[in-house]
Amino acid sequence: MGDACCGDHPDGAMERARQQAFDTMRSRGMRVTNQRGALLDFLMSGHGPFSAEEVHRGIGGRGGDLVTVYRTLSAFEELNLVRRCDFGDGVYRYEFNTGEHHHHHVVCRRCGRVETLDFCVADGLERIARRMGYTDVTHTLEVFGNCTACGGMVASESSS
Amino acid sequence: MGDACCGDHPDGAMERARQQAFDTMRSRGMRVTNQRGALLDFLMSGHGPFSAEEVHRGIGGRGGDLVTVYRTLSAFEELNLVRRCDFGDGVYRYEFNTGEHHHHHVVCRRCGRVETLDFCVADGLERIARRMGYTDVTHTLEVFGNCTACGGMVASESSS
DNA sequence: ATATGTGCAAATTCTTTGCATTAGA
DNA sequence: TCTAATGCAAAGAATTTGCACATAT
Repeated sequence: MGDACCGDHPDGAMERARQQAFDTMRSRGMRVTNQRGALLDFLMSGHGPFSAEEVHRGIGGRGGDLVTVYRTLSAFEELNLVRRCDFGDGVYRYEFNTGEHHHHHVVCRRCGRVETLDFCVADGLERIARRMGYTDVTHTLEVFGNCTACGGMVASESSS
Repeated sequence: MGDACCGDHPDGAMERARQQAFDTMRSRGMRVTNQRGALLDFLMSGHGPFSAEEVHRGIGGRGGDLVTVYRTLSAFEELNLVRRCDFGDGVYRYEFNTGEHHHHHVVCRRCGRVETLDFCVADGLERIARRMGYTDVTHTLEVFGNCTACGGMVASESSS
């Protein structure tokens, strides 16, 4: 609800990013609607990747129908405004693309908690793929484990 | 159709792996059925990750119903006989787990061609996740690009 | 003004589940 | 024999599509 997600952004940075996103949208012939604005706000001020369902619940009516959320997220991804994450559970999740350093996540298998790994080691692989003749190379990388809170319960699965 | 996928395995290695897989199955109370045998053969002798659909079409009736294929692939994954890959297109794919070095893939966005990257760079990330307190750490990593055959056509999408 | 976006309903796609029948161990 | 596996049909979940109506530019 504040200016930026963790208070760790310079003042007004979010508003600037917001306007920049709008410009990107307009420059591609895409219209800036209330629903899209609300969705962008939600992603920019919230934490971690969200599923379409979560976004929809999160912003309620302001973000429009669930179908609109799906469409908007896809459109945003094409504009590189968001990045799609795939935790391998059959649900796609999206997070605002800050444009800053590429990063990845550690996802707890049990509670679903997501933490950010602030750097990436896959550049080497991308370079090799390029050397193999591939162009426009990208990658997906997610790390999974059991977090400290959940890890202790390994042997007593049923204690909940 | 030969003994092993590329002729690069020592003689009889595939048969040994096959028996070993059967042992694993039996040791877990799982039965060795014709369908499961056929499915295993298909994965062991074929290239690259296959979707359930592809496996099913590939082995025809011998592998049983598509539902059986799904069930068998899941079961095999649990036994670590196969590894599940996720190319982010909403379809899971499976490949036989040779038990050899961990590897990853480069997938062509256009033609779907899959090549193997015979090593992995994510150990660093896994180590960090462990240091963050996560246990049982794993990861997924896939590289995407446009292959040489497809890459040249970037500007003339419609030429096919 | 008009092309683009939205909402609703319905369709698609991939995967899973229920249950009677079949077949390994 | 007796439990686990299979096949069929049907359900479920996530996402996409079609189309009349609403709305940014």
